[in-house]
Amino acid sequence: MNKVILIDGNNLLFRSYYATAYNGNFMKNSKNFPTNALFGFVNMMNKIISEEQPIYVVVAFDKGKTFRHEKYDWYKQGRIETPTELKQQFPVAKQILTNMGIKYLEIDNYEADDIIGTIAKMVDENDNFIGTIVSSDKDLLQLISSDVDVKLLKQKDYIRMNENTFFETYGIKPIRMIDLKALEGDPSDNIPGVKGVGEKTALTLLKEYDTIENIYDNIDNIKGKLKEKLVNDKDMAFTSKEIATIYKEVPLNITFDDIKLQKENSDELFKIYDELEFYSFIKKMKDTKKEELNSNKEIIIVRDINEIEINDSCAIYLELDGENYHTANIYGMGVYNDNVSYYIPYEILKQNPKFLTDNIKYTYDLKKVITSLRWHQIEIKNVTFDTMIAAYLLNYNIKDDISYLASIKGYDIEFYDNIKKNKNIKEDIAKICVDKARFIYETKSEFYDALVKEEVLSLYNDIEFPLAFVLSDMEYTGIHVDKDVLEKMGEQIKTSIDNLENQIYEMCGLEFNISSPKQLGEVLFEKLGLKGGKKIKSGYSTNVNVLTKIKDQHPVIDLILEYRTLTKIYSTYIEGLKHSILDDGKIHTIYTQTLTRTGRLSSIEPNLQNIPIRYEEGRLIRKAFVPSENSVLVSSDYSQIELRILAHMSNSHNLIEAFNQGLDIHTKTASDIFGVPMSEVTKNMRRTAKAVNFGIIYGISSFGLSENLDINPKEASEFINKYLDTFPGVKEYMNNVKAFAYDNGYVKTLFNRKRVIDELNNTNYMIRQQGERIALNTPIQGTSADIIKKAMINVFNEFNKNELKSKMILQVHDELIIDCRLDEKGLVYKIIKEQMENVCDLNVPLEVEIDSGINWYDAK
DNA sequence: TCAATCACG
DNA sequence: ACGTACGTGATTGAG
Repeated sequence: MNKVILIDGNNLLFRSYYATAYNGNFMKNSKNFPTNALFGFVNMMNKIISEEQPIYVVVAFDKGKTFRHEKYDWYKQGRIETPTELKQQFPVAKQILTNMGIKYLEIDNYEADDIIGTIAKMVDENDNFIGTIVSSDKDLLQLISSDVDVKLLKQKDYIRMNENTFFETYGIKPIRMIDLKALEGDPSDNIPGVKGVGEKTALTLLKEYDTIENIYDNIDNIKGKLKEKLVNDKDMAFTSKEIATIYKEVPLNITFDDIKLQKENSDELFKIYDELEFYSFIKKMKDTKKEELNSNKEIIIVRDINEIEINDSCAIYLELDGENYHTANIYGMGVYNDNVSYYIPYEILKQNPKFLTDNIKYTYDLKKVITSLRWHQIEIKNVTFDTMIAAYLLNYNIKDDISYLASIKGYDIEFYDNIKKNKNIKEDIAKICVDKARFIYETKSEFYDALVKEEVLSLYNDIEFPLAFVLSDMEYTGIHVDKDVLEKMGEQIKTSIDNLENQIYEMCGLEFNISSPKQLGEVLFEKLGLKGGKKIKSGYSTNVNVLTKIKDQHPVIDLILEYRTLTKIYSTYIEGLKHSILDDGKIHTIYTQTLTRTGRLSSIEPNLQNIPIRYEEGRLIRKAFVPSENSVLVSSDYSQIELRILAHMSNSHNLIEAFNQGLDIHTKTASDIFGVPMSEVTKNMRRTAKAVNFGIIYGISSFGLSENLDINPKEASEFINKYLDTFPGVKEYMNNVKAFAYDNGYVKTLFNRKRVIDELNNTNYMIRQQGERIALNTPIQGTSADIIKKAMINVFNEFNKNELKSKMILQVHDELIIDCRLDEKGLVYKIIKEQMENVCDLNVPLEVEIDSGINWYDAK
């Protein structure tokens, strides 16, 4: 039997409003928005849901003039106007219901009673349903039937009235409630009734005559004063009966399916409660989630591979004993779906249980799972959804640890940092693992639906999800690094550093820590008395910019700069990289796929995206990066990809033309902003133009450009204006992007990657400015990221299709590095050029420059 | 743990 | 009257 709960929404709100409104003082939030009715309302809704555990619920509200009473103008007159403070709370109540997953109904010209009456009738007429009405209004008692009862709310608790209890109380049938009202009236509803007849008299009459029609048919049997009263108010009695009768033919056009209780949207509820400052409800929700999580199916710790029996798709979570999954050990795997709740220890996983390849699986951090398993010769296939990637594309704040995201969704799972500190790991790990898998399983469709709603599903399906497999393969393959090369360089550099150190001490007249900006600043600007020291929080700034400006003042500055360069190379790139070489002689970086706000990758442990190149001394480091046997390193980079994207997205005719003609874009820009023919552009003019072009991509400001070029802001401003005059399409585009960002609160790339920019709503002007620069830069940098990611997938697929032994191993934002077998070089060149240049169709050509060498240094 | 610095695109 | 370019990561010294 299916139970339907019918709730009188108006009644609930009114009674909680008046229950807590004393002398105009009532509960408000800190923004002075009244919340008293809502508080009682939410409380009551929660209570009803938990007590009744219903499958079908509907809340009815009054809307507009009441149809069934329209003939009687006086009907509403006695009612006082709804206070503004109560009116304001209605829309919020409806919002709350929607997010609770509860359907509410309001129909023009009908009251809540009528809606409830109509559905009660539906219940009566359907054998599979029973109903319970919730209200404090006795009027509704007339709807009681063999299938419908009423939970009549009292001050503190409630009385449950069904056919029997009603008869026991009143001695008449529930439907005769309308005759009772017709006689005794109802001041609160402004029903007049028969003057001088109260409940007691009315009930006596009805017990004998059943209806008022029958009373008047037999009016002569009644004697004396009572007869007189009845005769006097006969019309009133019949009118009252009509008013008191709840209308049951409201055109609702709904089925029971439409009022099924849906899953609540806890995210939104949290937000609303937070706004209303209903902290107790927030806590309660969290507690409930916690409880649900605790009421877990019993976890089975798998001791034998044959125990594993999984019939459907499932979520998995792999717990490791370290952050770096190339070197970490596996504790085990949590597996969860509606039927199973397994913890599978490493020893069992190691036997490659069938479900790893057969069943459909969902993960959090797919790349970590497949790479880590691969290091342990465990194969996994058929992963179809990854929550981490989905959450990233939906602009969730991901903190790597799944427990952060889970906590946002109301799950309370121990954080990884704490797990490691905990001494009883072995005992807790199974539960934590399964909890995580359960979170993945239970929120999977929610995330999927959000991808659809936010229009990022194709970005997810076509780029990010398949990319995880590509990145995993690149990371696992790794790159050979020659330790001897690093060590020899290291020895030389170490000597130079020692020499510099001594010279610097001597020139400054004391020994100090040159690497300490604090000490260095004091020596330079106080002891040596150099001018131009810029103050920062912790003393003087001593960065390259400052030191370069003052290097004419003292010969030691050059040595300090050299010292800086060399110590950087030594500690980060010699010692640092050496320690990252694993036993296979390779470095295996980890690409963080879900970190940057623009869609770029980043590279950690070690970072292989910032290996020196700009200055020769550092660039030599690249000689240590070498190919496999019989191979070379091939490097292929997009030329001016961001400016080309700008040309495309702004549809700027002049810029597109420049690229179509294959011009050097910086020289062309210089020619335009300095007003000289391209042949007369000097090196310095080109340098300036290059800075302007960068400025445009970064979301230019004249101050920023002036700082970068070391010119005054006015001059910088002139360059910018000249640029925008030359490329009016870019100017218009920039205005459009900013307007879009302010209107929507986010910007998007060509492939619909979205970045929310909260900075635009900041009250601080400076932060808003930063928001604007972000808005201008992100679509360009982000589209570039989209494009190379797509290209990587295509290159990867082509390599596989051609069964190449060559491997794509590195990505540096606009550049791909391939460990290329000599006998495959021709095909590799062909594939990467074709795939990278034709990955998408822009208004300008995409061009790549390819080079190769016996190490990374030479492949340029 | 944070700020400063510098490596890259 | 304000004070900056966009996006990253690793190392160091100092609190």
